Amino acid sequence: MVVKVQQIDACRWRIPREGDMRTDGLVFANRAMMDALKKEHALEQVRNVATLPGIVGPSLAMPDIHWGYGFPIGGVAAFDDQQGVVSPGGVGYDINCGVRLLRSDLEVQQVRPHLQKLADALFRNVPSGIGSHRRDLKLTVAQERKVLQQGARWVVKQGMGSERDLRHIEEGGCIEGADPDLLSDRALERGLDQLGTLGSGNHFLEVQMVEEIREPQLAQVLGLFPGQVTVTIHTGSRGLGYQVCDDYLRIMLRAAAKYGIKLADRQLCCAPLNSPAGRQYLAAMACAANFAFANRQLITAWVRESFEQVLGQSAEALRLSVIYDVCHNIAKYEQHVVDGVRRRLCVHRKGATRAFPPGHPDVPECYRGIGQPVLIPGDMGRYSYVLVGTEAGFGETFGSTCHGAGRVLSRHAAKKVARGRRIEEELAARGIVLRAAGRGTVAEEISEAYKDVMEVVEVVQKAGIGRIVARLRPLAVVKG
DNA sequence: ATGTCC
Repeated sequence: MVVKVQQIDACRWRIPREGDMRTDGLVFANRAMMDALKKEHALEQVRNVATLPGIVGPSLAMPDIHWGYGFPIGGVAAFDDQQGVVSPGGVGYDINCGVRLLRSDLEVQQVRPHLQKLADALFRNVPSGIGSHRRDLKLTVAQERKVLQQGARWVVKQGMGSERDLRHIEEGGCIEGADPDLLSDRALERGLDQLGTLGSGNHFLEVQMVEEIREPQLAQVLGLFPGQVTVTIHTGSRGLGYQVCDDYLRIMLRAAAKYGIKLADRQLCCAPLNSPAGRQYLAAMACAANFAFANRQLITAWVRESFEQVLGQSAEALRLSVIYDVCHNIAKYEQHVVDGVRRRLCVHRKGATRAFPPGHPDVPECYRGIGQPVLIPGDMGRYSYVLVGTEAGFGETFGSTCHGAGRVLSRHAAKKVARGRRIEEELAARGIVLRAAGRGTVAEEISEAYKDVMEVVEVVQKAGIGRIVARLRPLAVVKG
């Protein structure tokens, strides 16, 4: 089915309300992106989301939008806390898939001679690949329940990381209201030995250098300088989060029928926010989100140890500290002003990043003057970006921006393009060291499989919903 | 994204 789209300006497109839609769709994209989008089904998904009960404001799509389960990846949708719904498809299978950025005092020339060894250490210390698990850290169920309730704080209590780390994580590294009793035995079982593992797909661990600073004053507040070595951790809630999503999709199909919610697509299955099923999903989702926060905190500990092993200096001496940690897949209650009225909304961000403005109380105090750091990974061969949130974005997108480059080739198509090529050698020729658990994943993750993230963040900046601070270039990449 | 089909 063809979706009607009206251009608003150079980077905004409206999908006007029609049929069962309760609101407009609003897509952020340049013309080339929109031309490509018209050939796939992601815009239909933006329209479908607009049919859900209690949606407030438009059904939003960021410039990295692509087709997802029910809701598009790159989608943002806010729902009224009384009339609205919550949908597992609006969060995604990898609950609290997210990105953490670490800084250091190291300059690139200090690290380059040790890059091979550093990549080896990171690859050895952080299990990667599908089904990756830790033999050295098998939790008891009692410990796991604490992880699910406390998130990153549990890891800090075990002596790995600091209070300062926790202050530099979205929500302080813990979503309130997590109830482990709402998880299936299977979800709990899958999490027992996966804490501190990277996983597969687009997840990665990367040593990078600051390649370009666009906003020196903002960069200084973030602790970034040109030529500096940084580390990005991109992973989520692993098999546990997948299982939570899968379990609740079944529950939500029944709930949607029970509450008479008409679904444009079964994958949009959902329940009223104030129903038992809705509340239970949010409490189970919080468990998975906290598992992901703990996962990134534990991986941070192993990154610090890896640097210590290879460079012979303590992580404290290297000032290897957390700049910020963002969620890319989550639904959260937030206060927003809509048409002049302050409302409590459940904002679904699926493949989208919260980007709160300067002055917002949920932005850590040290960044309150510049806005929330927004971490946007690109692909493993090019670069990633650091942005901050804006006041205009808070008003227009519920304080949200893109989350990454967005795929242009399916995994299958990417493998076909990569066939016969030596991707590791191609990256080496560009000064990038690669360590990967599986060749298949590397083929799926080639640069050509993704949009140029520079174009994506330029749309965000032009639209005024985010402000570009710095670009990071990969030096060593660990993949699943 | 995912012990890529309990």
